[in-house]
Amino acid sequence: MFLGQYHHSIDNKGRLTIPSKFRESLKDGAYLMVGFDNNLMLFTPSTFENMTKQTSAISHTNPIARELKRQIFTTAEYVELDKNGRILIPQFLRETIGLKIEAILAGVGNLIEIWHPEAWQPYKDQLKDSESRSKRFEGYDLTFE
Amino acid sequence: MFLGQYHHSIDNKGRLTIPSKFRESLKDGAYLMVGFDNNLMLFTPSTFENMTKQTSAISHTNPIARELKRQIFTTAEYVELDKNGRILIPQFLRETIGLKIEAILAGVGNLIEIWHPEAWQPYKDQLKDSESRSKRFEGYDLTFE
DNA sequence: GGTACAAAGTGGATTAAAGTGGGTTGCGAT
DNA sequence: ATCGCAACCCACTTTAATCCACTTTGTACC
Repeated sequence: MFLGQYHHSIDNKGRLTIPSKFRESLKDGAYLMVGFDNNLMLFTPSTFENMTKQTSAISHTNPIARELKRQIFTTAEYVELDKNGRILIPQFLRETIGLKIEAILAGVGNLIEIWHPEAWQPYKDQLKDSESRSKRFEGYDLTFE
Repeated sequence: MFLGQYHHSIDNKGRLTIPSKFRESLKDGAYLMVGFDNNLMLFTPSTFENMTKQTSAISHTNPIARELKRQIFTTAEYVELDKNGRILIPQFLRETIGLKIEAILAGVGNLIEIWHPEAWQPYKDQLKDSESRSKRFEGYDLTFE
């Protein structure tokens, strides 16, 4: 399970160090994909393959299915960690969310999110605003057994 | 699995470099045919054969089925990679989708799509507009197990 | 508390591979 | 016979992968 948030730098080749606590889970590589909030998502191979299995099975004669497949597969990439625990983020993915010299790595349970620091800032601010937190999630069921 | 998107050039002989990450899967050649959205589709031999098997099984008494069969079989071509990982796109296929000096190669799971850059542009634009991307997926159940 | 050690995070140099362009030859078609 | 196209060969440029080295931070141990 991926937990916590990290602020790391990106070098001029586009390499990003993965926090050492995340590395064991990604030793067989990882899948990078464009997220839904101007961020990237990083998955373990098995999580990604579970997600795409259903998608691949849909008929290609269905226009909506074609769109969906493109949105998922063409925005994804397989990456591996180098000897120092870094991944190379392909240029088109960096450009998509405007990543330059630094990034936020956020552990979100079974995925890792990669953010531009400026785009992440609102979430950090929200944390300090306990009033917004107290009401925002009212609609979701969360029980502690 | 084919992932990601690439912008490659087409030389004046009609040759297109296949991204190196795709080459291993196509070392026994590939099948090229006209797609459903003003693009071309490129398949591994086994994927193509699976598809044609299904197609052949459809009754020939249905007019739409006959059209589908014609589109698939009459526009398909077998191609092989040269020593530098390029395929020669037959002229009539280039003309069909207006390919000239550059093309987008898009990995869509078990097939590769080849697009005219202008026709692909809407997909790139959508990608940077996270609001539209977020909405597009809202109705679709995507859980990460 | 201070020192030694290990590991995490970062940067850069070197080497290999990817992507591109063109020339020459051989075959088939007209 | 000749024209055109495809196959093969080779050469160049740019980019990515590999390897190595440094700095900083945390940890363990005296």
